[in-house]
Amino acid sequence: MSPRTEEQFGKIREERKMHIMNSALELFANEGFHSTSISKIAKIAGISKGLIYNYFESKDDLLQQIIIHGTKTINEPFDRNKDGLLTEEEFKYFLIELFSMLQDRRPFWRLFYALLLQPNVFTHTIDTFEEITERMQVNLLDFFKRQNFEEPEKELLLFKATIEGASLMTVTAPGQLPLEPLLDAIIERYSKPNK
Amino acid sequence: MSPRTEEQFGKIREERKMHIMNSALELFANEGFHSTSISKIAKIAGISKGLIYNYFESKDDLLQQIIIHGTKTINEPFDRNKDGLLTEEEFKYFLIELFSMLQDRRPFWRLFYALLLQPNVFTHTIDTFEEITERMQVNLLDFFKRQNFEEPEKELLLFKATIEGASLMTVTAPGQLPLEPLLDAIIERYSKPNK
Amino acid sequence: MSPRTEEQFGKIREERKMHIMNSALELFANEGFHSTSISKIAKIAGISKGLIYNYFESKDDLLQQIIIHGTKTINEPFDRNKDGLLTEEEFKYFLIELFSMLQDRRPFWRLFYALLLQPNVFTHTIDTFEEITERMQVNLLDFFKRQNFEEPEKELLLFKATIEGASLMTVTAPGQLPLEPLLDAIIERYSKPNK
Amino acid sequence: MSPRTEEQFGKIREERKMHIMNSALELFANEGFHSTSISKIAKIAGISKGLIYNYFESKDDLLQQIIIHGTKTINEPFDRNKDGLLTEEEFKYFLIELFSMLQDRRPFWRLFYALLLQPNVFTHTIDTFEEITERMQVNLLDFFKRQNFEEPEKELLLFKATIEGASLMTVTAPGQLPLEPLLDAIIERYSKPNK
DNA sequence: GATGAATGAGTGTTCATTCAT
DNA sequence: CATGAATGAACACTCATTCAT
Repeated sequence: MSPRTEEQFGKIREERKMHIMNSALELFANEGFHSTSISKIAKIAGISKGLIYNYFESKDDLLQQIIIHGTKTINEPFDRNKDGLLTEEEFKYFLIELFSMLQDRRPFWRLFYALLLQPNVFTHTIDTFEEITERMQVNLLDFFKRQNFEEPEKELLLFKATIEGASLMTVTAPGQLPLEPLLDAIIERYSKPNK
Repeated sequence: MSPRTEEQFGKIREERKMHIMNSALELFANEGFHSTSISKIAKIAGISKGLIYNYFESKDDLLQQIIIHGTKTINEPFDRNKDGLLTEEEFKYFLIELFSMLQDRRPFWRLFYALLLQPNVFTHTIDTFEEITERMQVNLLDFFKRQNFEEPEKELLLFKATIEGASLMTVTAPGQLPLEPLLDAIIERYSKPNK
Repeated sequence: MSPRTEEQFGKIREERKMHIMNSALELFANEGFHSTSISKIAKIAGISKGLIYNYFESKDDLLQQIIIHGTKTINEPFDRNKDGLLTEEEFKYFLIELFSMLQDRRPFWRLFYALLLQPNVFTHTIDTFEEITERMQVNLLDFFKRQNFEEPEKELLLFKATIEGASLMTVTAPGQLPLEPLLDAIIERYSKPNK
Repeated sequence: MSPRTEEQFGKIREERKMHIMNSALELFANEGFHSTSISKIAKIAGISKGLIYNYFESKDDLLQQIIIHGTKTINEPFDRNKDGLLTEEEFKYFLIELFSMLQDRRPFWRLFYALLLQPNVFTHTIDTFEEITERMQVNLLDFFKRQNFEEPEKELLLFKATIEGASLMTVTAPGQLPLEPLLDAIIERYSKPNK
C-alpha cells in the first residue's frame, strides 16, 4: 500500500502535539513543573514516554511551546483594532474579555504566574509577554488622559495593580473574589473620571 | 568548667536552625524549591548535609517551617492594637508597613506566592495565612463604612485586588511599579471617600 | 508498459543496499557504531528509517554486512594469481596495493580496527578475515626463504609487525607517518636479504 | 562519637576511586565504552550506582581519569634518566619495559587503542599522550644516528611502524605474535647498524 | 552534635525496532 | 516498496535520606 501523504502526517502531528500540550499544561498548572514527570504526562495523554520526544526536544521545550502557544492564543482578541486608540467601548470590551479569559484558561494563567515567580527561567518567553503589556499601557495612559483624569499616571498605576491583583486572585483563590461585581467596580471607577 | 546549661544548648540550636532556614529561604526563593538541593543548602550554610536532618525532618518540613516562621514574623506588627477599630492613622501605618515588608523580605514573599500557585501543597500553611487576611478584611470593611464610602463592599473588592496586585508586582517586577507613588495613590484613594 | 523484470528489481535492491551500507560506513567510522543512530543513517541516505529494515535485519546485521562486503572487496586484488608463489614483483605489487587501499578506504579500515579492539563482538567476521591473512603469511614465509634471508621466521615476525603498525598509523595518524618513504623502506628492507 | 577525620575520609575516597576505576577499566576494555553501563560497573565494583557519581562527574569523566591515570603510570619508568641520551643499554631496557607493560596492562592498552580509533572524542587526552611519544622520537633518531645507520630517518620510520604494530598485535591477537622472539629480532635489527 | 560516604528510587532522554497505512 | 508515528526497554544521572563513625 502507498504510504500516508505528507498532509496526512502533518495533520496527525499537529493533533498529537496539541493533545500532549494540553495534557502537560493541566499537570504543570496543578502539580507544578518540576513535580510533573514526563512519565505522568505520557500516562495522562495515553501515549508512550518516547513519543513526547518525537514532538518536543525536551521537557523545557514542551513548557516553552505551551507558553508561546498560550500567549499567542490569548493575544488574538486584542489584535483586532490596531489603531492604538481605546474608546470607552473598547476599554470595557477589553476588561470583559480579559476576565473571561482568566476564568476560561485558569490552568494556563496559573502556570504563567508560577513561572513568573521562578526566576532565572524562561526569561525570554516572559519578555515576549511583557512587550505586549507594554503596548497596552501606552494605550491605557492615553485613554485615561482622554477621559480627563486629573492624574492619569497615578490612575494607570492603580489600574495596573488592580488588574494584576484581580488576575492573580482569580487564578489562586477564585472563591474569594466575586468577579462580576469586581468587573463592574473596575469599569465604573476607571472609565469615568473622578469629578 | 561546668558543662553548658540546657538553656545555652537551646539557644545554640535555635540559632543554627535560623541559620539553616535563612540559607534555605534565599536559595528556595532564588532558584526554586525543587532546583535547590539539600547539598547546596548545606554548602551555603557551611555545614554538613546530615546536620540539616538533625534540625528538620525532611526537605518539606524545612520549607513548612520557613513559611510558618515567615508568616509569624510578618504578622507581628499587626498584632499591636487588637481593638478591631482601624483609624485613618492606623490604616496608613498598615499600608506603609505592608509595602516596607514587601521590599525588605522580597525572597520570602516570592517564595510564598510561588507556593500559593502550586496547589496540592502546603494547603494547611496557606490556610493559616488566609485566616489572618480574613480578620483584616473585616476591619477594612468596617473602616470603609466609617469613612462613608457609598459602596464599601465594592471599595473593599477593589482595594483587595489593588493590594494583591501591588504585592505581586513588587515581588516579580520591582522596577515596573514605582512603589512610593503607588502608595500615595492608594492612601489618597482609599482613605478618603469619593464625594 | 511491461513491469520491471525480476532482474531489474534485483539491481535496484542491490544499489539501494550498497547506498545504505556506504552511508552507514561513513557514519560508523567517523562517529562510532554506538553513536550512530538508524535515524541518522536514514537521513544521510535520504530514505526512511523503516526502509533500512527492508534490507537489513538489524543494526548489527548492517554492520556485519559492511564488514563482510569490505573484506571481500579488499581481498579481490590478491586473488588473481593463486599459484601461491610470490615473486619479487608480486611482493612489491602487494605492498603498493595494500598501502593504496589503506589510503583510499580509510573509513573502512578505521571501523575494522575499532571492531578488532572491541572483543566479544563480531568474532565470526573477524575470523574470516584472519583466515585470509593466514594464507598470506604462508606465502610470505616462503618468499623470505627464497630470498635467502638467514632467519626467515624472524623476518616474517618483523614484517608482520611493521605492516600492522603502518596500517594502524595510516588510519589513526596519517600525518605522522609519511607513507611513500615508509613504503620504499619496507620494500628495500624486506625484498632484499641482509648480506 | 566524633566524626571521621579529614585524613580518614581522604583515604577512603582514594581507595574507592581506584577500585571504581579498575572495575570500569576492565569492563570498558572488554566490552567497549558504550556497551558498558554505569549499572554494570557498579555491580562489578559491588557498590551502588549513585556512589560512582560521588567520585566522578560523569561516565566520560570516569574514562578520562582512567586514561590520565594509566598514562601517568605507564610513563613513570621512562622518567628516570632525562639526559636525552639513549645508550644501547637504555634502548634495550626501554624495549623490554615496553613489551612487559603491554602484556601486564593489556586492558588499558586495548582501551587506549580503541579510543584512538574513535575520533572526535578525548582528543585532548590523546594529545597529552602524543607529546610523550614525540619526545621519545627525538631521542631515538639521535640514537640511530649515533649507531651509524646509513639512513637514520628511514630507520626511525620502520622502527615506529614496527613498534606500533607489535603493540597493537600484542593487544589484539596475543597468540599470533610470539613476543620474545619478536623482541629479540627488534633489538638485533635496530641496535646494530646494517653493515 | 557533626560528618560525608553510601544508597536506591526516580528522573529526563535515547533509540532500535515495529507496524498501520 | 516506502513512510514516519509509536513503542518500551535501557541509559546516564540526581538527590533526599540514612548511618557508621
